[in-house]
Amino acid sequence: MKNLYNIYQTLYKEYGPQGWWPFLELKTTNSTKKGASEGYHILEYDFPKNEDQFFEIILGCILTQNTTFTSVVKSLNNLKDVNALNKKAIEDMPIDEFKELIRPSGYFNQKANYVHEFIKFYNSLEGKIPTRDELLAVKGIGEETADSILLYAYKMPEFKVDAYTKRLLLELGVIEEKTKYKEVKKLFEDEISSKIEDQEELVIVYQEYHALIVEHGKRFYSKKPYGVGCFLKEI
DNA sequence: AACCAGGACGTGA
DNA sequence: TCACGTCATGGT
Repeated sequence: MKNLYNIYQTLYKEYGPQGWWPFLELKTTNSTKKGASEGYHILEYDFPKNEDQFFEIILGCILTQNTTFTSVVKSLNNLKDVNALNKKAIEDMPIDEFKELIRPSGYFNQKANYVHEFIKFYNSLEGKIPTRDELLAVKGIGEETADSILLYAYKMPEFKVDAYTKRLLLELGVIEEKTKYKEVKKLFEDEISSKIEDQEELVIVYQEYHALIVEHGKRFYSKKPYGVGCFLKEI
């Protein structure tokens, strides 16, 4: 009860493995999870498998800021339709053209610049894995996006906290309204890392846990009053 | 018609 | 540090 690892196990038992990060039109045999895209890869954790998939995650992380992923999928499809779902094509494309393609996911002026900022930063890394602080220094990458990129694109053990996560913990009485992002993140990381020492397994659990919270959040924490019917409150 | 979505930045206190 | 306005499209 109020044990964050317990909550993970309960959600996992209820919803099963989620197969994040979803890719556009990933044709695996087990991408049957219902959702905005069919690109879930249930129980496959060797993603991203190439640089194009890596950048698809990056684009998703930035475009999904304060937006539904179904809107992001429209933008990604627009890019794919003109063979621009990759770093080089975006670099070579006039930014105004890029803005039009990503218009469906909102804030397209800002986000277009954010994507370019990340690409500049990425090129400067020359293959090195960035630190969280280095990512945070890039314009357009805040705490949640940084953790998203590290967890799903770089497969680093960084727990991602989002609006659903805070609403859930607030409803369960674990945190307060004013609890800061880093404190919430630390609650999860301290609890889970104390039970799982293997780093690769830790990444998998962090990836699944966040995805499970989103799945649960969509059902019980998307409209007020939050938490109606949430079975985690019974535990 | 208001409200929210897998947030982040700039500004002024 | 923090509270608040701004960014924008799309679904319910």
